[in-house]
Amino acid sequence: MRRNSEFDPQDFLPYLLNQAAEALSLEFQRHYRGQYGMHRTEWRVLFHLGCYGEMTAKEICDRAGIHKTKVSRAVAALQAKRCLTRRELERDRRHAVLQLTAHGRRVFADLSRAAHAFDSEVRAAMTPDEAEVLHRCLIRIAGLEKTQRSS
Amino acid sequence: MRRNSEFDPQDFLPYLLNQAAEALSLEFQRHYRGQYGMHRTEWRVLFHLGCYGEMTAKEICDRAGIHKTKVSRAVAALQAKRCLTRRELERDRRHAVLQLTAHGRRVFADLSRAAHAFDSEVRAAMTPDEAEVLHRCLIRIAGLEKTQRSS
DNA sequence: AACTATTGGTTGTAAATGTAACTAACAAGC
DNA sequence: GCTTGTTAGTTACATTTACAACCAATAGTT
Repeated sequence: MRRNSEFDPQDFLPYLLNQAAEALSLEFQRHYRGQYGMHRTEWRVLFHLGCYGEMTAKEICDRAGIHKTKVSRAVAALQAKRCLTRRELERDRRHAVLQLTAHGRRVFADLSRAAHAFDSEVRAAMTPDEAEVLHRCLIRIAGLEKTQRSS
Repeated sequence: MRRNSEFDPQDFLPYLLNQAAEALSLEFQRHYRGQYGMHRTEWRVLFHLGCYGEMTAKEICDRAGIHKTKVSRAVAALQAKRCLTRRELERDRRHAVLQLTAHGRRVFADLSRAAHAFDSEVRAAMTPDEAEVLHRCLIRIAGLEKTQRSS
């Protein structure tokens, strides 16, 4: 099979990044999916609530960069799984603060442990220096820092 | 908002990687989507054919790690857009070799140029050293190298 | 040749997602 | 108070996707 072109897909960052992200996501999926029947967005919402404490759906959207319809459905699913409860604010009944139930916290603790282990396993494939550079670059690319790119 | 937990989502590699990949993919999408009405898988298939020359659907699946149903539909879509043709092999009529049409090659050339420019723009946000480390780590994580991780 | 297994590829269907339209609560101007 | 605008969140619908079943061609076995 001959090469045809000026550049290899593997040198194209969006492509490579996507491959790497898919590989990790698929592998970690079996934890939250296999044991708790969650999908990605549910896990992410749970994760945020677990890490940062109670917050409103809007805050999760902004913080995680997930669209509000996805969050809405994930919240409904987590509620059905008895992982979280919603508490309406008296001062503004549009908002509902989401908080994990005892069960939700247990699930989070379990998955969080698995996530930690998984993270370490991945990091073991690189030197501390590499891990540091990788982290810095990804934060920059994801636009999670202050000095954002132009477009 | 208080922190609750041992670790921050942004320190969890699958999460961070996903954020970064999403950010780039979404941004580059407007090229193939806006101008040519393609979606991600179509663009990827076109990209592979453009970079590596004609090959069978199976090869694209293996090489790109995309499921065969997705490739099958992407190929059908690209065919409808007159970007590629299929040629059945006489020696084994299960296989069909896919090749870009003249039109397909023009589209590829255009998008390839855009991809290159986009890639440079992203790389401009880091030093050459960082880019090199990033590339190496991603290849490793994506499992695209020979010395694969265990699981 | 006949029987089974495997492989490349497609299709049917149910679940997931994106987009836009919508509801309900609040806020601001008049 | 009433009208207009905005915001948090949900719902409806159309598009994508995943998963499994499927088909047709070939390979292997007897």
